[in-house]
Amino acid sequence: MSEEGYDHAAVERRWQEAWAEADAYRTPDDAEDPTYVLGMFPYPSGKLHMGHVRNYTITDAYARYRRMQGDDVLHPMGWDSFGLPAENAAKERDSNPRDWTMDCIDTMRGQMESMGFGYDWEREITTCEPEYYRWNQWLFHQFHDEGLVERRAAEVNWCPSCETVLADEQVEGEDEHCWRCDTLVEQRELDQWTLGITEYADELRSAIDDLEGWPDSVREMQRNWIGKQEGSTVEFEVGEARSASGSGDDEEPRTFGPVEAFTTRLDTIHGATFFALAPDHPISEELVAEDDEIRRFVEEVADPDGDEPNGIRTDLTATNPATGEEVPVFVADFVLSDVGTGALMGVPGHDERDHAFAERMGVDIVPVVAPDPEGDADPEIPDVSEGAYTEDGVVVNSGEYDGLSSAEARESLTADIDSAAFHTQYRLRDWLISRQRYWGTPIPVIHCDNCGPVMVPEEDLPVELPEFVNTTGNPLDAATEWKHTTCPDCGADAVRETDTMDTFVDSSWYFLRYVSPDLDDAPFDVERTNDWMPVDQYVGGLEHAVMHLLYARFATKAIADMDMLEHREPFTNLLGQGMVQLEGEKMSKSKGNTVSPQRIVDDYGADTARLFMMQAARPDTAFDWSEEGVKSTHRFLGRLAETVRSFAGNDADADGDADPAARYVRSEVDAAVAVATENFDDLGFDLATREAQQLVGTLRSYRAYVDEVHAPTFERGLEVAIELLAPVAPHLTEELYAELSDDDGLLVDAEWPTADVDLAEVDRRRQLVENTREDVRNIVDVAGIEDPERVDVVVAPEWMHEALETAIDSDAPNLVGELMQKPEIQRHGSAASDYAKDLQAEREALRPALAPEREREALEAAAWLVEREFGAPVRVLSAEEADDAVANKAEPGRPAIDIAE
RNA sequence: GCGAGGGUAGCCAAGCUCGGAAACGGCGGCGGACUCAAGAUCCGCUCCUGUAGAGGUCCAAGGGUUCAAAUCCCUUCCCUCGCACCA
Repeated sequence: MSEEGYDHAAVERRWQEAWAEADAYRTPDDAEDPTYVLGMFPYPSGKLHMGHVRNYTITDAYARYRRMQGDDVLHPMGWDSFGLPAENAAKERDSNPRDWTMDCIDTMRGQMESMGFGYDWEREITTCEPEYYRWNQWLFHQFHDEGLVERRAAEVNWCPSCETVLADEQVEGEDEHCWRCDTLVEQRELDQWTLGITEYADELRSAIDDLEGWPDSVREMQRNWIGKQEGSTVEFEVGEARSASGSGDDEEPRTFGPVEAFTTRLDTIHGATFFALAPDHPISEELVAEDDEIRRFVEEVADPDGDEPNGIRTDLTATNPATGEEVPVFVADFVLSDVGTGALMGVPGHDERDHAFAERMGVDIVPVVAPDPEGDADPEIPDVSEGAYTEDGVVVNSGEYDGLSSAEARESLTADIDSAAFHTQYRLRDWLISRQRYWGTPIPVIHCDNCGPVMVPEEDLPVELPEFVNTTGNPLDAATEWKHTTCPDCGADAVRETDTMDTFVDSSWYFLRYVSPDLDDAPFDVERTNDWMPVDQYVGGLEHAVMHLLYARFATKAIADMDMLEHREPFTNLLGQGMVQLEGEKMSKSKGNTVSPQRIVDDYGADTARLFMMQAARPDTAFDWSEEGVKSTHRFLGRLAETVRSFAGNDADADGDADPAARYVRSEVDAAVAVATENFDDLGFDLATREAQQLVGTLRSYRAYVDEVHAPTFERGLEVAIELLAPVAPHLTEELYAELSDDDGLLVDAEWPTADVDLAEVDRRRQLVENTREDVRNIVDVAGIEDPERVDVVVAPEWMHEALETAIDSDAPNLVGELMQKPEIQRHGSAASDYAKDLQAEREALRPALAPEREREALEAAAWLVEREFGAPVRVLSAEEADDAVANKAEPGRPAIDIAE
């Protein structure tokens, strides 16, 4: 530890205790619409990692900032504590998921406390406890009553490693692997429970437009996932060809009746020259049973994942309802039973894939849409022999529809064809929530031979998990005593549902539970929740861009429709925090490139870790962990401590003058407040903290320059620096606040500083000072001045400021003329007309300068910086006080400089 | 293929919403002050040239709009993410 350091361990422990003692983060139940700041609650995996630290530092800093701004703040934390890893860990250790989970929670809660995260722990929720998950069951009940719960036999995604099914959202990549363990997912046919998220597909999609506080990427991903498509359904009569009674017997040709297809391009129906069925379409299955060739195709050739569109021609034909023609029917592997209706009309002229298929199968390719012609020319029928024309255009070869635009044709055809109807289709599937695992919320259903599946009555909830049994398969199946029960309806022997709920059910509404975590007759207090929701600022990783965030939106809407909530969206502003990387790579255990937060806290303290992370980059971008950067941040905190302590110790009775240098410090203090506040408001912690750090640098430079600081100025500067850093580095600032301030209160409760300055003015002032200093350096350097004896800085005369102002406001065509009409300008003769010409030349680029007296003040206040640097006295002069030869070079915003050697 | 977001000096990274000064900050490098010395701290420099504050070239590449472009528009290339035989 260097001399400038401080005992972070002692400081941090002291204030963590003080905050706990003072209940500093408690949000009372009677708070009125507190600012709700929330980080996605963690899965208790054992230890906090850097991603957690970044996530929760962001919410904590923002919550602290809002609190200092005078808001009531709700900033809770909990545990997303059901899930497979606990089960696996329990098996490995021959323990049980509950004990393992609770241990992890204790560890992580301790680590969060040591990071100084200010949570209202009285609102802590733990989803694996019956007090929480009973409300999952209760909500399942309500969803059921609303008709949003279904049990259906479904082809489902099965992860052989996790031994459970997965929702579509949990299957990733082209190879379809499990989101959790990367194992390739298989298909199985199982009876499963689903929630009716598709009923909300339209609203979930359209409401995205209004989520202006969300990142575009997430909004777009959700739109993609929901996958809305507008088109028409249309029926084709399918049967054995009328003309195909080759054997000469008199049997009537077999018919399969109308088969529905979905298309977005009904305008191309006159070009539909084939019809295709999915291999598992009911008709295909019938054909498989009776035709070996088709069976061989379906079982051996069909490859839905391959690049080639494969198919086999059947003896059937389909009647194109627009043309009345019979077109061949294929079973084809690119037709998917879960897309559209599992059957499609093939239009090779206008669809790439249909085109490729038609070429392979020797089907006719007929163009029926032509590009929009220029002007009144006739449409030119495109050549589709080599490739499809896939754009909209004008309809041709389509009888009475010729000449219509694609859009008009879709309208007319949908109206005219009896079996056609407009239809909107979504890619979104119902949410499959059954999991064949132990460590989750038991689905509150009893299966009775007489009554079928029966809901467990509300008064019998919760259905609690039985003791864990270490077994291969589903432990709930092995819990025979728990499993066997009686039917709530008829009293007969019955068995419990042994599936548990997807853990995303837990997290789809947990933000509501924080409002009233202990309520035992409802999941949440309706009235208070209406006041407190929605979450004002939600922060988390974007791996949940679709899953959690979509489920939460759905749950919110569904609950709103049960008249329990007046809000239809849960999260007003969403921030997706960026990754913490090491040398450009994502930290991960498997790569072994992790940095342990615990070690950083031990070595440097929580404040250093927090400040380093916040200052390194904007919160939504990835950044590289750098030990050098951490050290530099740690040294900064040491300097801050030293600066405050030496002032509180000795300098407090300093009686330095309120001289121009002190004035400079004061204006920098105000500037820091204005800039940092603006940045905190929109989560720009990087810029806000840099501003505060820069202020500390200014204070130190000032202290080093003057013999004695102007105590009131310096004290205010220190106080402001401490306050601006308080949200990010709460412990040390709290300690220093106590040492500096007479206030007995805590810094967490202190008021955010204010400053009456205009940001544009701040910019102008800083620019002026910086440019002037640079100019002096330039001159000294370029002119090779060894040892300057005196530096004169001459400000422009008042009339020039006037001229500039006039020029900026003026829209007169002849600016020189207008300026020279003003006597107070004109009387400066050729100097005036020269300047007027300059202004004219640059008139579009003119920008306002500080007012003349403000300019002079700013330069006088900053003169010490130049004196310090060059060891020469600096005079700030008015134009009148200076030599004309020098003064003539001055312009507003750019003083003349004269250096004597 | 479709969609979204990006490409800024040696590296990381602001700025782009609202066009107006080679473009914040950090790291690294160089010089200086302090010091016996090192560390820490402080002051500068860090695209090229420079004779008093200048000139040149610059924000992936190329074009355009504008008095003025890192910022707005178009095209191309590259990166990241999401979706994808989607009917």
